[in-house]
Amino acid sequence: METKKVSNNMLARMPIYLNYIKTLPQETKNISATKIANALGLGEVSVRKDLAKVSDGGRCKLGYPCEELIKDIESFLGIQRKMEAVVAGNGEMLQLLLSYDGFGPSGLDILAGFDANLKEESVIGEKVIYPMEQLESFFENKKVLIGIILTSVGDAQDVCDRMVSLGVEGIWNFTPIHLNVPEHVVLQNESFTASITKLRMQLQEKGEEV
Amino acid sequence: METKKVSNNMLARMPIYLNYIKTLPQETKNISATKIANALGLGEVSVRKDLAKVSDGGRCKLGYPCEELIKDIESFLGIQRKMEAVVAGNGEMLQLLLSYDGFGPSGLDILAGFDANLKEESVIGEKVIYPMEQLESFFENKKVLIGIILTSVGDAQDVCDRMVSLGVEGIWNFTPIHLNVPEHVVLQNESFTASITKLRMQLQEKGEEV
DNA sequence: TAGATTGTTAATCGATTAACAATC
DNA sequence: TAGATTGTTAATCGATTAACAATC
Repeated sequence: METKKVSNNMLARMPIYLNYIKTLPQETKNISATKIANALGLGEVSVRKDLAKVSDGGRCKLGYPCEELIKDIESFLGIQRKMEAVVAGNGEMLQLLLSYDGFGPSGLDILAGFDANLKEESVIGEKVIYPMEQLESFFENKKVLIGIILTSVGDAQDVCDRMVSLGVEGIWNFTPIHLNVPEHVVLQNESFTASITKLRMQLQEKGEEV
Repeated sequence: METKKVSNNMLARMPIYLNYIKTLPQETKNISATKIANALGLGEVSVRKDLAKVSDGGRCKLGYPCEELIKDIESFLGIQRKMEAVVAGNGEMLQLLLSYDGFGPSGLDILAGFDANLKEESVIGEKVIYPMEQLESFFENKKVLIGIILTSVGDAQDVCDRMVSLGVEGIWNFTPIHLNVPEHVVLQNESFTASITKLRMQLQEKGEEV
């Protein structure tokens, strides 16, 4: 399957499809875009286009074979190919991504956490959190593809710079500031504030006092 | 300031502006859209339009008075008006939002956490996590506007239903499944998988093996 | 054949970008 | 006046939606 340009919205819909199809009863062999759209309250055409982009298993009258569709979506999401990552953050925040795997397969393989407030190693579940000073030594014998920034606003750029100079190819930024990264590094920003604001605005629209 | 239609991207940019302006040296009294755009690597026109939507303090030749702009953005984001919320989740996941305030003012006032795996109350920082059974009794004497779903995929719809019937007006969903909510309830989905996939795709585009 | 479904092509909608007029 | 900046109006771009042709 070729990599074509896809919208953020489509990316967000994909895992929803995947989870929905997985919850279908075993005896369901095929599923159509129409049925998925109705079940999930989405536009029929959107769903059909999305599926067409990731799978060519669609048959007239039948829809898509569930098994094949699951495989195709998973392959599109690339969750088989692990991406090594480390998280830098403060205290409890760290544990978010250290335990994210519980949600479902994301393809992210979080190797360790780093905490500036920590003086000695600590273990959360199966993951180790190191003091931030050990960031450099940790990278010495490992390839780490992605750095996740969960630090305070003040520490974010510094930690980002260190990770970049240690060779990460991508930065996943959870802080609400702009990070400067070199051209060759991919930056993905996550904005909780934007989500909360969106929620608030929709509440206001329906006349809620917020 | 009237509430106009705004894009998700604009919502995501707002907190970035806010944090940037706050880091300016004290003696900077005015800031222009041009300067912000250059500093943050954004399009000049986008920034100007964004600012025009939230503030009318713009002056030709000068730009915006920093203090006023900060106030206007904060007012747009609504961070003074707290929205009461509870989080339902499993184990460590919960702590994400229980400690989110450290990131910056979000306007979200998280009253408590609820964990299905917990048998008795536990305290994280200043927040209490209760066993999930106590959800109903907790709502008895409190108005809770927003329910945050950080549960496992399997528990999500059930917890969502309970929160809705207890009267929340909005659901902030971190699980990768479609939640059914009544028309009058606002649903905001957060998709980590989509973000990770986007990151992965951009890495692939630049020829990274992922 | 009729009906359900796919996939494609055209139309609509909305957001971003570009061009420009207005102002201090 | 010239220049920096704002704000507005028009053009472009991309995504979603609608309409339709193709297939089993």
